[in-house]
Amino acid sequence: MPVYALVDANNFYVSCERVFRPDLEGLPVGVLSNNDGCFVSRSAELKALGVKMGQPFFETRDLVRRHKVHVFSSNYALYGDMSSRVVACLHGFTPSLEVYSIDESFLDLTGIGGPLPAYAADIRARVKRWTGIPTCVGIGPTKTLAKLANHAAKKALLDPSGVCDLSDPAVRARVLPQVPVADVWGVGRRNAVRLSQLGVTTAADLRDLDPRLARQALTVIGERLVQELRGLSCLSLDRMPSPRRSVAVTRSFGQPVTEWDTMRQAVASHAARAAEKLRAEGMVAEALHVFVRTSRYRPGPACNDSVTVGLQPASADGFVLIAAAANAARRIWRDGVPFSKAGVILTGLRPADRVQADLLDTTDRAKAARLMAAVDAVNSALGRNTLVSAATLGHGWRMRQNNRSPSYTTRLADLPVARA
DNA sequence: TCTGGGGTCCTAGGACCC
DNA sequence: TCTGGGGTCCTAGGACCC
Repeated sequence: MPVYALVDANNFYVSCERVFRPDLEGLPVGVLSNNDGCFVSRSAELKALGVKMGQPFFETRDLVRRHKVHVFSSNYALYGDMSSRVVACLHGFTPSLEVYSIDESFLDLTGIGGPLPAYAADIRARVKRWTGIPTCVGIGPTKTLAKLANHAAKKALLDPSGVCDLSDPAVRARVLPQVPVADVWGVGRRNAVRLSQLGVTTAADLRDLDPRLARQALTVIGERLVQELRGLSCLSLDRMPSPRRSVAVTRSFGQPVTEWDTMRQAVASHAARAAEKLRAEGMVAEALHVFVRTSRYRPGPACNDSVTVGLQPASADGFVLIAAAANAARRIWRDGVPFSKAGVILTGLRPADRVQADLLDTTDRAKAARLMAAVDAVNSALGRNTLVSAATLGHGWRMRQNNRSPSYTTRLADLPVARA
């Protein structure tokens, strides 16, 4: 029987900020989404004050002032770098590891000698010592049970050790009835409502549900969930991430955009960034999707339009994608509408070295590729956006970021200074 | 005034082909 | 009068995840 462990950082973004601000330990701290819109990470102290995941920042201004909450804009360069440090540390514990998200990894611990909880405690201790990041560890014979064990460890359902081992069916029998079905990995809000109509409200109920009924209610995912909760492993460890299928760059605007020129700059900028990501992975895209939309919350007529254009030949050329995105956006642009968000999504991705040549294409593709490589080299050496297409210039749409922390680990100028 | 961003998977339905 | 069946591929939409 396999043994999986899920190592998950505790309120990861907040923990990253605290590594460089140890004075914030024990105080309420939150990290906001792009545009300083919503809370996406909360310290235990902030959760205790009643601030919810995804709650809009503006709703909490009073509370933030009253309780002196420390609020950060998100700093993805920092979180990404801290994440790779955690993963590097975890590699010391198993050769078989799946990086599931920026703050979670599944480890295959099958065949580890000795007691698993002690091993998990070692993992927690070393990650904390080497990176400063606190974690919890859940253990189980399936990924779904390891995930659930992690949930139990975080909520201290059995004990406050930060580790929960659900290998033993007797322990599972004590924990599963305590977990609401909506907290099971893969269930979600909508499915929880459907399941409640079948009388299923806890993880234990779902485990005991007839797999055929689970399939009816939740498709094959539901049937798989039941089996995984029973200890029958259906999901294997994914060590090699499959090649990605899409690249998206979407942003809400700092303020509503009503000028075409501003929208054009935003869409060009998103397209350029998407092309960069594509080139960094050695891929090209066959299709480009652009959308523009008004705010979901603002009263008045809503507008939510999109258009997809094919790219022939498939491309990751910044200038090609900027032109395609701007043309596409022009087709759905409407004068006088207060747009709040726009995005560029690239699909039909394939390796750049396997592009179908186009006999009718007279542009010098090799030359264009050399230009892009030069742009990437300059930006890599001197910082992102050192060299950009003029089409992306203009700041009318840029997002708010009023509380951003320094890039302690990825920018020389922001290196923390130690005084002794 | 102020409400995130980037992904994946599954299914249904239509187009198309033989 | 009476008009097949099976397969693949693609897309849009809906659900989920962090």
